Amino acid sequence: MRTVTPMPKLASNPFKKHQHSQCIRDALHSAEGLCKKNGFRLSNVRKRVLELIWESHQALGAYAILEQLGKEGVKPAPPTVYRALDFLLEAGLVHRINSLNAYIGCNHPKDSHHGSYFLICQHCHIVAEIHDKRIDEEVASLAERERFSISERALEISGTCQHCQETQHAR
Amino acid sequence: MRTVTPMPKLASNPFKKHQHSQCIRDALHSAEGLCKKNGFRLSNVRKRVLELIWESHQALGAYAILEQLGKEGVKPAPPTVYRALDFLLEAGLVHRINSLNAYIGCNHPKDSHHGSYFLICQHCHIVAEIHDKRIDEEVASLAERERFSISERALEISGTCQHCQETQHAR
DNA sequence: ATCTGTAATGTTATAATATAACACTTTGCG
DNA sequence: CGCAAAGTGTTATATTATAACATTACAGAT
Ligand SMILES: [Zn+2]
Ligand SMILES: [Zn+2]
Ligand SMILES: [Zn+2]
Ligand SMILES: [Zn+2]
Repeated sequence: MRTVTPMPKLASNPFKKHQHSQCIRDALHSAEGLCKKNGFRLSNVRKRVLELIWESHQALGAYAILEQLGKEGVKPAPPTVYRALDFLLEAGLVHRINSLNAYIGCNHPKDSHHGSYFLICQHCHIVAEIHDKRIDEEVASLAERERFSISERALEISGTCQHCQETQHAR
Repeated sequence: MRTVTPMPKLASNPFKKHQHSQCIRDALHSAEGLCKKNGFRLSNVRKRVLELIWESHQALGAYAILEQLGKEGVKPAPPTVYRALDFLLEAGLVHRINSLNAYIGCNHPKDSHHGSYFLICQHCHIVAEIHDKRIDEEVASLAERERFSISERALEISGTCQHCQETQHAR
């Protein structure tokens, strides 16, 4: 197919200019691989929802997805989208950004995350998924001190990205 | 005036048995102090909402608050509660738990938080606000590496508290 | 190729959470 | 008191999400 990339998945920084069509291709390709491997069924709806989410690095709401699907044919009812989202969340292909009620594509769907953390620019609305072992460790140690057994964690950091700082969109 | 009080506010661990009426008293008292100091108006509605939120260490939804207010007199419309919540959030007297769409009292409303982090027990639904300088630092350093200017942060850790682990409510 | 059970999707209705817009009331202050 | 600002009431509606049940598509067995 395509040239074999040297680094299997070093996600590009979504705040910086980059060849985004490559993000989309990678995401779709790795989603297909993961589904095949685990016996998940990546149906048309599910795949299309994933594609829509990956069209940008901005988090996309369920009803925005619905809207888009509507423009491409018959507009489905909300459960269709929410079911696709549930599947994608379960499969680890997307993340929900709780502070936005919206969804973004996971940038490393193969790894089982310990923790993934999000930088959310309030100006351009781009969301970057970050992995940070040291935060993982501090969180684990915090939980251990409190004898708390972790099942999920979500760190959402809102602010202004470098690009928006430079272009004075920041106030 | 320094270090006259032994420890002005060492919040008790909400997962452990404790004299909760003391939590409520402390919270209300310190809310009044803070409002007086900053010229905020702690009206009846606002105060009552804060009390309701402090009735337990479980996060309370806006409509649950509404329900409670209804039992105590005339049931107000949603905006009344949301406005009170907005005020309390602004004043730093409560926090919103995004993963639950619900609200809990802040356990140290005087300090300006750098970060506060939440342990959320999925069994007893108690939420504990935690402060951790080392996580603060890691988050700050992460943001610096990415040249990201932080305005808000929310870390929500879900799982099982010690008490619920011991009493086999955990599965 | 047909059958068959499960998974996926369609459909309708409704729940749960949150806000907009405008009217009215209270409060602090000159 | 009289005024302006802040707070609250009221009505309507927006936004996000799920329940319940009918129908269809799909993979594996015969
Ligand atoms: Zn990209
Ligand atoms: Zn930005
Ligand atoms: Zn308590
Ligand atoms: Zn518990």
